This record gives sequence, structure tokens and C-alpha cells, in this order.
Amino acid sequence: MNMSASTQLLKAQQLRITDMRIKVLDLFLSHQEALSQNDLENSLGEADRITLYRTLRTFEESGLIHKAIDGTDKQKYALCKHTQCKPNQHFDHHAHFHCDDCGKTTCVEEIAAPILSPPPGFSISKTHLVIHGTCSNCQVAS
Amino acid sequence: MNMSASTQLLKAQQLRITDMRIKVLDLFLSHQEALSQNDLENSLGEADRITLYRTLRTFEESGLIHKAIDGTDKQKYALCKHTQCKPNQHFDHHAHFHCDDCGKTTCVEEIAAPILSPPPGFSISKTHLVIHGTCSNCQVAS
DNA sequence: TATTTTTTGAAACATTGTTGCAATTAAAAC
DNA sequence: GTTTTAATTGCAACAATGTTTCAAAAAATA
Repeated sequence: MNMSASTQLLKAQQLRITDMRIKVLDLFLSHQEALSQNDLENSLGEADRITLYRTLRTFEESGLIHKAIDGTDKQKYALCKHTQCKPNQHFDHHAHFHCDDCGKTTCVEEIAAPILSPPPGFSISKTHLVIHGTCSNCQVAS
Repeated sequence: MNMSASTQLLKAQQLRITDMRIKVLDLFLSHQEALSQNDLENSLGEADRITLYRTLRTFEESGLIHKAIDGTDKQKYALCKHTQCKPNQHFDHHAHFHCDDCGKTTCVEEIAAPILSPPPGFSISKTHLVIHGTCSNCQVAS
């Protein structure tokens, strides 16, 4: 029996294999851009909103996905490079690009968030770099 | 008759002087950190939620305040250096610091968001730099 | 002070975040 | 392949936030 990619990922994180988790993970695997809870709900049909919410939290805690901060008021998530991220310990230092046109947010692995020296008295745990602009898709369209 | 700082600011932006606007602007003037709609509601007492919401939108459009992106799902706003920002044209390039401990978000004028060259096909309108960590206040406390 | 234009406040509704709990299901044990 | 055990789900319920419409109230102007 060959396991799907999503099943394998779940196994590797020692998470129970459930329908919702497979469906959600499949969606992340098949999408380039970061997905919001709403995006996922739309794709999933009539899945339970609360279960989805908890699934996302579980995935984030296990290091499967990370928040893609893009300056909007909607939380979006993207797949982690799962080889690096561990439970409660993320290693996603790349920038996120948010298109003002289509609203999609994507990871930009090529650009890293800068490493800063904290001002006196402060300590820094993580820096995020958010880029706003127009993506190549929308650039062409206009 | 001497005009208050908030009245002057409103006048300069050609906004009508109303109670709500003065109160909200006074709050921004007297706080270091960025304020969320909820923060403001708490300080304002029983002000109308919808009016506050619209006041913030108006202020942002006129260039009085800007969104302080901090990676949380709550929108927060901070005063602009009003000499630079104009309606629909912001010049706030500084980083924002978010304290994981107390949750406060502050502008870090000393640190600027990096200027990046866009990947082929993309265009960049603005970059945001968000710093997470512990502020000097909370550092001492722990 | 009267007129005009903007702003406010209420009602109403959608979306999102969040918890508690009983029913269900997955994994482990037998 | 059942049974047991432990985690997950789905529902109810609630709080916070975002957003529009429209008549009433207030601010600026004449």
C-alpha cells in the first residue's frame, strides 16, 4: 500500500490520520500561495469550521505550516519546508509577498528577513519581512 | 483661542473637527504604542463602535495614522510623522516591534525596512519589517 | 441664522476566533 | 478482528471585528 504525501507528512509528525487533516494538507500541497481559513473552507465544501480551525492550529504547532504574515487582517498559512521545522520551533525566515491586486500571498524563499541586533534592553525572537506590490500574474493582466 | 494639537492636525488635513476625532487623536498623541480598535474602545468609554471604525479609516486615508503590521490578527494603528505622510500616500518605512509578552506594538524609527529589487515580473510598492521579541519593559519584569 | 454637506449612531448582517462537552473515530492492545 | 483507550470531531454558544445602509444630528459655509 502506497501512502499519499499527506499521510506520510502526518505520520512523520505523529499526528493521527483523519479525513480533515488529509484534505487540508492536500490543499496546501497543491497550492503555491498561502491559504486563509476562508480559502480552505471554500475548497473543502461543507467541512466543519471549528474542526478546520483546530486542524490549522495543530498543524502550526507541529511545524507543518506557518503563518504567512502579510499585513492583512486575515491569518494565512503556508506549508513549511518540513525538513527544518519542528513542533513549536519554526525555521521559516523567508519573506512573504502580498499582491495588492489579487490579494494572494506567497512565500519568497530567495529573500530572507534581515538579522538585526536588538536595541539595548530588547531581545529579538524573530523578524518578518512583508513585501507588498503586484505579482507577475497581475502585472501581465493589467 | 489656542487650538489643541489634535485640532490643529485635523485642520491641517482639512477634516471636520468632531468630538470623536479629537478624542481618538488625543489618544494616539498620548500613547507610544500602536493602538487597536479595541484599545481605543476601552479608553473611550461608551463611544460608538462604528463611528470609531470609520474614524480610523478616515485617519488612515488622510495620512494621519498608519497600520502597524505586527503579525497578529488585530489591526493596530500608530500616528504618522505627519509632516511626511499625505492622503493615500504614506512614508512610514520604519520597522514595527511586537512584544510577545505584553502584546504591545511600537514603531522603531531607527530601523528601516530594506529596499529590495523586485524579482522579474513583480513590482514592489512597500516593504514591512516586523520584529518579534521582548521589549525592555517586559525584559526587566521577568 | 439659514443652508449645505459631512458625520454620526442605530440596525443589521457576515466573518473570524474561541471554548466546553458529548459523540465519534483512530490507534493500540488483546 | 474485536475491544479498549485516547484523541478528534461536530455542535452549541459566545465574543470580537468588519462592513453597509439610512435617517438624524452636527459642522462648516454663506
